[in-house]
Amino acid sequence: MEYEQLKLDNQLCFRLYTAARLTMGAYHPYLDPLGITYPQYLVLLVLWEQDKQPVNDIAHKLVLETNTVTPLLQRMEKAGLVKRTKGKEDTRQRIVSLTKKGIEMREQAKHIPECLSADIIKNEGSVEEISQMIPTLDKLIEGLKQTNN
Amino acid sequence: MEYEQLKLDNQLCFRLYTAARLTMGAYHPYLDPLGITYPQYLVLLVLWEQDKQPVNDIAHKLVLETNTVTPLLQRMEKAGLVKRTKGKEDTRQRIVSLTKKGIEMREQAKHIPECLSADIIKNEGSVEEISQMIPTLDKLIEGLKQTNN
DNA sequence: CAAATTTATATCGTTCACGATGCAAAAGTA
DNA sequence: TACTTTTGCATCGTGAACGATATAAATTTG
Repeated sequence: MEYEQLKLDNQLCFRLYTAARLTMGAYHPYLDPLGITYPQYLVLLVLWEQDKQPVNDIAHKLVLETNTVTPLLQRMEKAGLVKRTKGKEDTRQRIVSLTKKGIEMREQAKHIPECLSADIIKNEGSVEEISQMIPTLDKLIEGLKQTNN
Repeated sequence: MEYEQLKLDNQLCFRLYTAARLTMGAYHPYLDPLGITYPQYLVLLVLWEQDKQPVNDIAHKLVLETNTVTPLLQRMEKAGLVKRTKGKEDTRQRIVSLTKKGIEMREQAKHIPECLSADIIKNEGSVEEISQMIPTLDKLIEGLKQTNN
């Protein structure tokens, strides 16, 4: 079969792409009540670990371009979740910090990871098997960071 | 640590999301010369397997909503890759078929899967390890299809 | 120190992704 | 057959992603 490789079933990327979209979809029931999207949730995760970071650091941790993160942060500022202030030493930088609302949302989001785990277990079964993918995904991601340069 | 679970490193979804984006990025060098995007490439994969399918079938195979696929197909029609004709038995349907250009692109795309494998091997190492994720991803995807209903 | 380069962020245009809604055709029902 | 419901697709609005480009500040270089 000359075109065997072009069959959809043989495509790893298609599976990653689909799994990522569906997983994001599984966050919807928990993020909608908070009024945030999944990428916004990721930004909050970063800021909850360490508040007051420049745009670049956030983008780097999320493996996103700043031209994706900037509008994301602007929407989050509009929603009252973060503040963006000019950097003191380097005035080119925009330091992103959590507002009271952003800080308080951490408490409301506390149980989201376990809720998601429960949802996945319910319909899929094995958390162990899924967890085994993590080191492989990390290697793949590190390799692809090189490829995409 | 009360908020341990909220650390980014513990998030499976973030890895899927990042791996999917970076893998799509790895297709760029091969899809750009053909003038198509990754989702458009997926549509072509589906049509190369079987030509002349209604919008619904394509959307279902790609696990996408029709309101994502319809504009995608409209752009592909504009680019001269597919034709969209009214269904004969069911006139609500739009049957999507490949144009000459769409058919011929299969030949040009023939080596993309092996090129991508090569790229991944180069910077990551083990195709075996990555291939092992496939059955797990399939189970995850099937489970999430249930969850997201 | 002045000029060239790099860096941090922002803006713009295009393409997804998807919830909500609309609409006409088909199918089911009274 | 008339009415209701379902189905297949399209449209609209919003929020990502990201390449290309812009701009100002910092850094490097001559």
